[in-house]
Amino acid sequence: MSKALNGTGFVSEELLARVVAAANQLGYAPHASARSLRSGASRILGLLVADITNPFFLTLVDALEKRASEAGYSVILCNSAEDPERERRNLQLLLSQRADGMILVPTRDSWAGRIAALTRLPFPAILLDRRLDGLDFDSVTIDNRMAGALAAEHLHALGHRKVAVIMGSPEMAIARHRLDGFREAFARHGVFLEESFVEKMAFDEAAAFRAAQRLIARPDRPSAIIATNNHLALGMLRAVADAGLSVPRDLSVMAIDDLPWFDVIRPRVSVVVQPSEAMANRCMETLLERVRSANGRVLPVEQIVLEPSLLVRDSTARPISTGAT
Amino acid sequence: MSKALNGTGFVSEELLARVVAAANQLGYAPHASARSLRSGASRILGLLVADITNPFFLTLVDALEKRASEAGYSVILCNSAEDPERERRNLQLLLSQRADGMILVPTRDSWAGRIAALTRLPFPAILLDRRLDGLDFDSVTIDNRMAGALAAEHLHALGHRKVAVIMGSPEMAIARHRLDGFREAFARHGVFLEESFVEKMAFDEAAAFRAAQRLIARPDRPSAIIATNNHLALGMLRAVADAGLSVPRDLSVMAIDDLPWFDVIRPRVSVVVQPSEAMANRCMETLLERVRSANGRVLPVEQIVLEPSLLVRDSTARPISTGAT
DNA sequence: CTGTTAGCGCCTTCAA
DNA sequence: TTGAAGGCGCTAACAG
Repeated sequence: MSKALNGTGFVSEELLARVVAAANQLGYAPHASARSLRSGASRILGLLVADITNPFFLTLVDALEKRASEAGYSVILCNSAEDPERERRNLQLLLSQRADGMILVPTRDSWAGRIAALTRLPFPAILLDRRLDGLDFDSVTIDNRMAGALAAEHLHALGHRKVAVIMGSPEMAIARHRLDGFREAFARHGVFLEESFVEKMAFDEAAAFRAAQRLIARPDRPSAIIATNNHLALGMLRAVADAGLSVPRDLSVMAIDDLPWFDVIRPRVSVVVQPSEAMANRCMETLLERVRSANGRVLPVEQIVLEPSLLVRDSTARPISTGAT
Repeated sequence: MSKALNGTGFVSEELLARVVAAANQLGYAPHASARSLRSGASRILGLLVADITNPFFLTLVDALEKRASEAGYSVILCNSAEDPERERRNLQLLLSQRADGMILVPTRDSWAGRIAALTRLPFPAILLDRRLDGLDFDSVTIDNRMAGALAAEHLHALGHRKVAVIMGSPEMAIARHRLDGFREAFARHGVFLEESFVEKMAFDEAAAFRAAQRLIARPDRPSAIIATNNHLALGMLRAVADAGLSVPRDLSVMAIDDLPWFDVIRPRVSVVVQPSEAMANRCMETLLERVRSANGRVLPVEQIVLEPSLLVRDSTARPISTGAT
């Protein structure tokens, strides 16, 4: 009897005991599908992540899953592996499962009609880490300009004037903002970035590797290189190691995004850290608020922006000769 | 009309077209719960992982999720974070969701009645990576003795005779088997492991760090150290780096389990690799076989054991002086 | 306080 | 070839 198990309605001690005993005896577990069909709520949250093998996203997923289960929701984890087609299918799946809400880290390449499909969602959704143009959803992101600026201020303070950036396409808002912040911070000190030091087409580790090799081989080698995300940092570090350069004596390096092994290797890598735990918490908090007040989107859209921070370790130091400009 | 959408039964062109059009128009998505209630199959697979932040498990999860979605199943990912209580709750969840099958990487500490609960499962389940005593389930594991032996053969061939092992408790089958394999391989060459060189109580990175420090500080320092999993490798590497030792000149190190950054750092770390992709594939294959032939457990139990392999990089070399014994 | 009932959306069966 | 009906397990509403 549902009243007994769910604690709704009034049931005598004795009956309750009998029901519970029988339930245990039979190994009874409530049928979630039937419940969902009847009640209209699935108590399932969708987690649609662009790439779960990215350690940064994994940290988010881990924290998100924890929070969700604490709140009594289960999570269907969908990994798009940066493939738009998989993302589309995964969205369809969550639609079918009648998820109560969704957290979306969108893929970089989008499919036709994505915005349209997202605006018509029958459940609340929130964007995490990456915002989408033309979609005024709740979102939790970091201040990417500030991330760039933090790195720039640190390098400038050390005396670096010839600095290089390894990044993906400036078409991507995140990369662009990080570069802008970096550039602007230097500019505020009267230092202007040499454009040929900005490697803009590093879309993956291999490309970052080649970009770093090019930078290292230049006669006017920069005194510091920054990689704008953890994938690119991997390629950069490999190139630096291959070249036999001594860090930070010959070259300072740093990255945006921390990685668990950045303080295991020597020299330990200086980074700009994203507050992943806080991002996950705020994100889940906000989503659950929407889910619980399921009376449509009466609440105003929230665009939560958190602040990254600088973590100085050993891979950055004063350049040997603070040459011209 | 279900016949039209599902392609069952016979429907005229024209009606079909009308139905499809209407479905698109309305943004119709079949209600998975209703379908599941009616058909008894949820097309959901449970993935109950001991610790998703372990990169090795993450690789498995990634491959499993891919395979499942290719086969038309969605995955509910449950992370136990090595907490037995969370594992118990997650199992309950999958029971409620009426999963069609489950892949289980069990936590190390188990809860009372776990074996009993697992034997009564109403759906097929398969163990991955870790087997459970007293449970004759299908399983996919690696030959852990062989993993130890591969490392031992490599170190012995290089001339190492005084080697140390950093491992968790020998109560855990995996750690014990790896040690056994390691010990036996050396023994076959007439070399017997010094027992005080076997650090057996390293349960986490911090403990491995201290264990490595102890080994390094000994006057009769070993010429090689092996860590039996990736967590422990982290602690070991940190201790070695802190001590300012030059690897592999002063000390050879290696690990069981590869990590994506083991070939980024210098020296690159020699390892024994587990065939994670193959493990995931065989695992999903076997489970789906069971799920599809849902006529109970008529198929014989399969215990699939895959072979690890040796990946020699730069962290192991001949010891400087091949001293006595 | 306790037992009964209707109906959630789907699919299978049967009738037209 | 098409329409109608029943029932999967649950919960909310209502009757005893």
